[in-house]
Amino acid sequence: MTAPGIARGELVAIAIGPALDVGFATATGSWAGALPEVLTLEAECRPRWVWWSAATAGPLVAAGAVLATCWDVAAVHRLIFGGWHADPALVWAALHDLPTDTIPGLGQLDLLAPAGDDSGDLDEPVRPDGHLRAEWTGGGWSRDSQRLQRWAALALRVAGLQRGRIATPAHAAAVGSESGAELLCVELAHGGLPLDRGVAERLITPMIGPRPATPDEAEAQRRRRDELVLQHVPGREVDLRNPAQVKALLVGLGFDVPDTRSWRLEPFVGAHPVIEAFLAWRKAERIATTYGYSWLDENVGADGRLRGPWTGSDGAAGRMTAGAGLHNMPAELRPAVVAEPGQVLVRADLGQIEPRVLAAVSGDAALAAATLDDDLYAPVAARLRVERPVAKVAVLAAMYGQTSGTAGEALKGLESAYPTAMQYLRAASEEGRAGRDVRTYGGRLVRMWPTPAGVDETAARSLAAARGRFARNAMVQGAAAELFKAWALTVRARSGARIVLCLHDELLLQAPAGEGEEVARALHRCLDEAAARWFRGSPVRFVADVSVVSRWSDAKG
DNA sequence: GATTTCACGTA
DNA sequence: CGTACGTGAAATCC
Repeated sequence: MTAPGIARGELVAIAIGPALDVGFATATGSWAGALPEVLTLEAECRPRWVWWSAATAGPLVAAGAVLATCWDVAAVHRLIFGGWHADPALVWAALHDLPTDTIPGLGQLDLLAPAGDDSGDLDEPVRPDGHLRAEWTGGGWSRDSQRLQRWAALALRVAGLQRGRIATPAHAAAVGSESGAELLCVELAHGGLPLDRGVAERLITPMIGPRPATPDEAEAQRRRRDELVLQHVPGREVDLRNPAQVKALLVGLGFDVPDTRSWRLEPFVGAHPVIEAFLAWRKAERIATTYGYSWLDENVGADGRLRGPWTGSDGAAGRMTAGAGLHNMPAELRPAVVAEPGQVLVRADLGQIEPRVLAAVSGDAALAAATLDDDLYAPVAARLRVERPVAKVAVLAAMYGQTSGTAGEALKGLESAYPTAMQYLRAASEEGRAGRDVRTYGGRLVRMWPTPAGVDETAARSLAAARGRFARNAMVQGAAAELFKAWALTVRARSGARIVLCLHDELLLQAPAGEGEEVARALHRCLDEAAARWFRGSPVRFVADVSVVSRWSDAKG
């Protein structure tokens, strides 16, 4: 069978084997093909690609494919059922209401299992007991062309079952964003972030010294850094890398500190010269160990791109995460993120995203009215009759579940001014406290954890409180992540620029130098479009701050 | 050798 | 008694 007439947006499932042979499946049949056929179909028909996980997209992205839309079975599973694990056996079991503890495994662990894989037809992926066969899920799906087609057809069937679990239009939209985010992650991991290695090294050198040529030289540098601190406490043998020893030293000097965290030591700067020297040492040590020459060597390619692994949704509220320091690079190193020759960087971040999202998902008309202002906290402060900083702290405290601190009076003001939003937060918190799972606006199930049996009442109370804060925060942070993904994917679809970094509420794109301003305008348009699709008819206004620069650090924010 | 603790960077 | 993540060094647990 060759490619039949495929409609735009029609579900077409694919599975790709180790030799990059492709099994295709649609509702009407399956066929064997190769990677170029995927590119052709994309160009001619633009189907919605279905796959078990974004790993399938790897070879396609590497081959230069830019695919418009997809249905990522694993991503949709994480959305509907929560948690992080989303391998085919688990996805299948969840959709068929089968117990997960009877999922067959491969190898020794399964020796004791009854009704093993040997029963029935090995070429049939579904076992008599309803589970997927371990021989298939363990890699047997790619054994030959027939199986690839079968595996693709199974993914298509699973996508259909998942579709049946979609409860609202918002959930349906999230299915698209979550799937697309996984594809974007593959592209981000492949493309990398432009980073000027020379600039990075020139930033690092003054902090930790020149690149050591030998291990001995590295050791000598370490000792020199240590000596800058130890000279203030002559005669003391202290391993600065051992917090317990540092604490003992400080206690011996009369500083009664419970731990050696920087923010705890900061008040004592000036009381003893060793404090300031140690804090400076900590900063340098962080650069040396985590963001030093070895970090550059291991993560920056010969093409000057910093590459790390990306995940489309973390285990909690569903934000995107990245490794290799992409999400926690110290601000001091940001000047090294530079547009390549003939290109510019376009940076955009969502302004006050969490309170705006709260206004939308809670349906609080008064808070929604406040979002019409560029600065949401200004009308909130006016309404509460407090200074702006007080209003801001109060709103953040309400969203994060803070109970200590000085936000008390203003919090009461929020209760009467924005009762619907506050009730939404309280309801989430109560669900969490009770140990009940919560579901975000986009339909992500956020699982709670039980209080272990046998803990005393104090511990149980603090666990419940922690769950309450977690649930309350997840409802806001999770919905914000959903809007952010919708925005990023709209930008990906509408703008010619390439996304090089996603940072929770911030997008960084690289575009040809002459197109920067057009991309900047597109970012604003895409936000309106994404927000309208994310929450149809919501009166809430979202705003983005956009700048066209050549280095990341030149953008304000 | 794997897991936990401490610490700190980002949002 | 704000949340989440990733990372690395040392301590701790097998």
